[in-house]
Amino acid sequence: MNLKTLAEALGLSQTTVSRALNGYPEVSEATRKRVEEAAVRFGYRPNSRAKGLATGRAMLIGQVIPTTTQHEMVNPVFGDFVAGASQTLARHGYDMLLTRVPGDDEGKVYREFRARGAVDGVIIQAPDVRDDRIALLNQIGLPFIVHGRSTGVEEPYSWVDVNNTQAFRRATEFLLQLGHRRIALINGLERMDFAFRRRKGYLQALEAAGLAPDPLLMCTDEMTEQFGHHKTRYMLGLDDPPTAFLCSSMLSAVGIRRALQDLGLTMGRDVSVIIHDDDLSYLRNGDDIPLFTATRSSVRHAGELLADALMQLINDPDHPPITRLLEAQLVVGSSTGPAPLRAARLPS
Amino acid sequence: MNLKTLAEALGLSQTTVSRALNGYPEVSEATRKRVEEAAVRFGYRPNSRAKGLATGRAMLIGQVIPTTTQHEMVNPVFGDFVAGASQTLARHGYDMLLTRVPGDDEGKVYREFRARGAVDGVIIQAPDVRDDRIALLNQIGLPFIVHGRSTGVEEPYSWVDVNNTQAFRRATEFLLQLGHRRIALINGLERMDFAFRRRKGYLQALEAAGLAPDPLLMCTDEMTEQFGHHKTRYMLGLDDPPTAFLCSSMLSAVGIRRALQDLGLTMGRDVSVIIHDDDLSYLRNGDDIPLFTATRSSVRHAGELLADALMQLINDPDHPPITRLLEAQLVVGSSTGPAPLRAARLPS
DNA sequence: AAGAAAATTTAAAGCGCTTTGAGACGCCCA
DNA sequence: TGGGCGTCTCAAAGCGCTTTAAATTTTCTT
Repeated sequence: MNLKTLAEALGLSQTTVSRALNGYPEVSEATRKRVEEAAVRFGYRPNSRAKGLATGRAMLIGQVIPTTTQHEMVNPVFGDFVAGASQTLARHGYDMLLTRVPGDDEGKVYREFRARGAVDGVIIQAPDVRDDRIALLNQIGLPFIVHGRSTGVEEPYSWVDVNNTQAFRRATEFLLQLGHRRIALINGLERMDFAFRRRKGYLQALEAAGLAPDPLLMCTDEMTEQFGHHKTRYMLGLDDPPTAFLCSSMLSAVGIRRALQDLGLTMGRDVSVIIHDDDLSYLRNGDDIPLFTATRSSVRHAGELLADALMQLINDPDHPPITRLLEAQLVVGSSTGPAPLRAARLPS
Repeated sequence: MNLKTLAEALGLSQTTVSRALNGYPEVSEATRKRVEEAAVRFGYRPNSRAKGLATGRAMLIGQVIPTTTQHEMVNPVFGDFVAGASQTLARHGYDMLLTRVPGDDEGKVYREFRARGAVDGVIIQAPDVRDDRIALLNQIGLPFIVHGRSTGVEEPYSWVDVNNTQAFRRATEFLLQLGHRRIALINGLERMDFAFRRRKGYLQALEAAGLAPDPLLMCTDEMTEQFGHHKTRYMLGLDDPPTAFLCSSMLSAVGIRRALQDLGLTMGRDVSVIIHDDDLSYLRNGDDIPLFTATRSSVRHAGELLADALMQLINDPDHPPITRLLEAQLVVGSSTGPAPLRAARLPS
């Protein structure tokens, strides 16, 4: 059933039927009602591609699946983020187009998106420090918004980000107030902007307290469970081990917990842990009382806000960049406590 | 830059240029070379919608984001599955269209997909027992393939699934061989087919061993970390507690581990645990030696196979249904051991 | 060298929709 | 009675591509 046959069935012209269905005022209410009814009865829905060709809109938002180049890992926050964003997009009649790039040729995909008119806008995930995708997208003129920011990029662009620096500064200060002096940082890959900023916050707090950072207590890698486990064991074997861990990911913190329990140590008493909690639906940080003390910010909510902003940008091409900085909550759980008099160490 | 201007720039007709770019044999090699070169030079890419309108293909595969109706949870396997599937789709020139349904009106989306011609095929996730989406899709004639199967659906359809029954039967047998008699099943929601089959495998093994299943040792819910934690504490508080746990999800098993460690119990000695391991990239089950004994099957790989099969179905509409049953490996880790003489119990 | 066959190239129709510019109709008022 | 003005409807062009059917050029055969 297409517009033509529907119009014929109604004894009207295609124009009138199209207008009736798209809410134009030039159609009498009686006609509109009649048309809408028939459309429902015949199960008519306008062909996406024909409509898109005529209107110049794809009603799709592009997103490249974020795989970390090295190990082709899929970020665990991806699912929740997409769920949040696409819920909002759906409300505006948009769907999400997902694509996977062989190699790290993401720029090529964006150029193609533009040339093919495949999407009306793009969401950029996991920006690096000085991410060159931003300049590229500004240049090719495809509406976009970044989930996160990119330190060192001066040109204007739209973004939604968590205040990572502040979150990790506050978390570090909190540990310092509890008397911890040797605080480890288990961070994501520091070429990624969020990790860079978290380290910055951590360093700011140490510096304000007059403490020199110890390179031995800072590490950075893919945020897997195993990474947290390995590094915890390693650090607790140091001559001067940490009494607290600041960890960028819930998943790595599960590894920290495993390492501590392997060693018979109690989290919150022998060793304190603070994590960043993206509030993932399948990896909740406790029900009422959080398991981990955490800087919390829902990535799903970020997806919703970001999608809303992108809709604005697309509907008004001259709209100035939209930026939105979300503050993470510092929620206190049972994984933190006063620094022990004597640091726990690996039995050697 | 569109076909018309490119053709004009080359002094050729649109037809010839189109044919040259699409590899038709009626074009001389010299012309083809010239056209291809110009296309690259001008950065020409055919408009997706125009091409789709002319060919009747969308070059998109639809997928509804699987949110568990109750809590709007995003399945953690989703990310890895999508990564696998879209890699294969990309090789065939397809992208993935993601959409979110308000409510549980998934059927409406498929009808719309079809009526709008929005996608060329569809991937069905997380089938229930007697899932009515299958009949619907067969009826509306949209090519589709199911990730999983649906017990009770008699009509033919294409699917890629892990042999869940066999996997859990073998896992249970393995525990029985180790001397365990009280084996708990921490399962996903049993309206879902995979969970239903896993229970079936578990029950088969018990029956073969002449053991009666104990309802107190079987539970089913969203497979969160907390679910595993709660249930483990609960079951170890029973009068006749289990000595082993069979768990449908790595994430819930992390909760089991936490509960055991809370209680000062050692996994693999006091209590044995076997999990199903989807081999998620951020949640690896150990490097060389698996942490958990597991029935392992890569969901990413399943995504690749499934996408390949869907491509076949789309390219040949008369192709009979494709089915592919994957066997899970039973890999032995350090979470299993002989049944203890005396079951560990919660101190009361 | 002429005619047939093969190799290229082309004009134009069509995919299903939106939208422009114009037409038909009814109504009111001078 | 005729013109002016809303209101409603329509024919047709156009979005950018593919593809059919036909035209043109080149190559081969005798």
